[in-house]
Amino acid sequence: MPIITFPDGAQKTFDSVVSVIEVAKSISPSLAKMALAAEVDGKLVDTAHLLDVDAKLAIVTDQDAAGLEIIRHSTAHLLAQATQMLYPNAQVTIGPVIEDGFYYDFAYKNGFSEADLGKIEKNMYKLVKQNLKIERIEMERDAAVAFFQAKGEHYKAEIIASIPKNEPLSLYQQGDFIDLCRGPHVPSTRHLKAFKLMKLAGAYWRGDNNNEMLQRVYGTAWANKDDLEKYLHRLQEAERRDHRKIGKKQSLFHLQEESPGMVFWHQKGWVLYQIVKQFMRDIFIDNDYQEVHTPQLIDKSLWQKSGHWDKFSEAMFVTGSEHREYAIKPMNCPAHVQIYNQGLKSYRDLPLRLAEFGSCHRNEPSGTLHGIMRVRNFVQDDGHIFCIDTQIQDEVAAFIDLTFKVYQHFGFEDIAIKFSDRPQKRVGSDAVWDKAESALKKALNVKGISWELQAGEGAFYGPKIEFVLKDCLQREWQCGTLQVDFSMPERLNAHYIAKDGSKQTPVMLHRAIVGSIERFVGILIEHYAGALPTWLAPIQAVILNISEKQLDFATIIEKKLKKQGLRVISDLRNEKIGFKIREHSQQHCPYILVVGDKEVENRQISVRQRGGKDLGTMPLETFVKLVTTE
RNA sequence: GCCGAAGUAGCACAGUUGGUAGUGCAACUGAUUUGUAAUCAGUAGGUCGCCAGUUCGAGUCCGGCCUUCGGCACCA
Repeated sequence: MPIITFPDGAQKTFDSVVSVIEVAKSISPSLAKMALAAEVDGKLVDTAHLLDVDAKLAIVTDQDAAGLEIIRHSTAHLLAQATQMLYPNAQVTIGPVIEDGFYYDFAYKNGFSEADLGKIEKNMYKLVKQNLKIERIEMERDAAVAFFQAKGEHYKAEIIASIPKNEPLSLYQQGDFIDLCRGPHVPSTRHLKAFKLMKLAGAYWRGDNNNEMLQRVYGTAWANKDDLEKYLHRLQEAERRDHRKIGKKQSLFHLQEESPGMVFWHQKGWVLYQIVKQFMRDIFIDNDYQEVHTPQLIDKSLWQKSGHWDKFSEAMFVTGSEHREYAIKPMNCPAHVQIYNQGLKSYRDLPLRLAEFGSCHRNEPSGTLHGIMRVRNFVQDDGHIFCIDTQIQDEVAAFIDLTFKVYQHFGFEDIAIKFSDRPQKRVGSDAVWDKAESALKKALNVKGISWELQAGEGAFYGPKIEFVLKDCLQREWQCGTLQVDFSMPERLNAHYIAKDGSKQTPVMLHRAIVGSIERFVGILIEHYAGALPTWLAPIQAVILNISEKQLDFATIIEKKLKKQGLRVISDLRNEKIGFKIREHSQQHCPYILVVGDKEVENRQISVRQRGGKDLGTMPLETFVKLVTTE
């Protein structure tokens, strides 16, 4: 006699064992029709699940987040079924739900092509029309292994074999297709109404690049066609913001074959770059950093001492001269230790903060390059703080505050913090790592900041805190970083004389706020879709004349505004005013200044703000004030 | 690096079964002297990513390489 309690507190008593779908029917036929699954005492189950004891029950429909997830998961199964019907030699592996959709990895020797995606998708919709029942089957582990082995599904068998023996296993069947799955799934294929296969990619079996490569099919799935359309539209919006497109359109930079992963900055892009750099330079000055500059080419032996050669020699560009081997620096820290080491330091000198906009080269694998976001040559707002271990917490706290301040200034609010602890490939003793990790965690906890743990993701010399921004494509970009390093100062013989006269090794904090300026500029471009705020805009205002008669006046105000420090150009071409306004609007110029006969007569300018807002005519001084106080 | 796709004029793209490469915008020249998102006309512009090959003939077909794009792995 199970008593079922619903989310609103209402209760219903049933005479005997009852299934979820029967409970739903007892409430209303339409609810039964919509039911995808149910949450029973906090656990998700199928609609066929039987209830034999008292339980709290909530029917899950496509209106719930859990419902959407089930739809995506079931769509992944549908993809696998449709694929195996067309390509019986393709073996199934895994098909999880991801943000906005799902994927399924197949082991398929012949490989798929984009054309296959269309065929598979068609077949999926065909199976939806057949409204196949999706049923759960329970099986013992060893029986399941044998079952999949017999079907020639070796990957699946391997997955199941790695599951503990006593755990009950569930399989799901729809038509002839059977897959291992925890579930739950939608009751039948008719519930899968809006999906699209998006792209084809390679992916390593079990995420390990020593394993063979599988064929991954990505798809998106939604509760209805409307949501699917909205999602596709969102993707288009993201594409519109692509920094590579905007960079070309606004002539900010370009890349070319002869320098893969290295940026050719055009005048306008370089202005933006320099604004970011100068802003960070001022931040250094205001926060007691000393800006220094160190060589780009440093003898291999130093990289051997620092430990970089062992770990990253393959990713370093090297060059030789007179029988000596040099590496182009991939980072600035060993060089900063060399500056620190000039002259004996006292505890009174600490913390000593060194900063550098040093040009670094890393030979990143070709497949990783991505516009100006992931490059082989970049400059960071790089800094190293040499301090005593008792000073770590204060330094970390001050850095966190500073970082948030900087991000806010650039217009970023959505920031996540991640904490990465010791990786497998590392230098330094466990005792030293214990010390470093706890110092970082303590600083975070004292500030009351929540963070996500990334186990084993630390740098080889120390644990790190990462500051992660989300861009318009919902991709995460790690910008800021702070790393505690007890190892490198020791390896490179850095010392200070302590209060008691003893010789000690300082701790080194590696830190950056915007990180790679190249990447940060890319993020800014996408964040603002090319319409940069006035303080960042390479061109802040453009002067347009109506006709030749105002040439002289236009030239005079251009000079005057430039003298006031504004970044101004004039467009005096013999074109209609509408045409010129259109062009500069498309370039997202913050202000368009129009001068015609009236303006010449009054010695004023007519100001049009980005977005088409007419601010009327005003004297130059008023405009300068407007822009500088914006 | 691995899997898949792509590379044609400054940019965005078309190019059929292999038969001497096109369109739009931009550029240039001329006319027009214009009042808030496209004035008109004309001209010029290409070793079809690179290298080899098949063919009487290759943008198109085969092979290799480079770069880019989407992922995977990587990211000091």
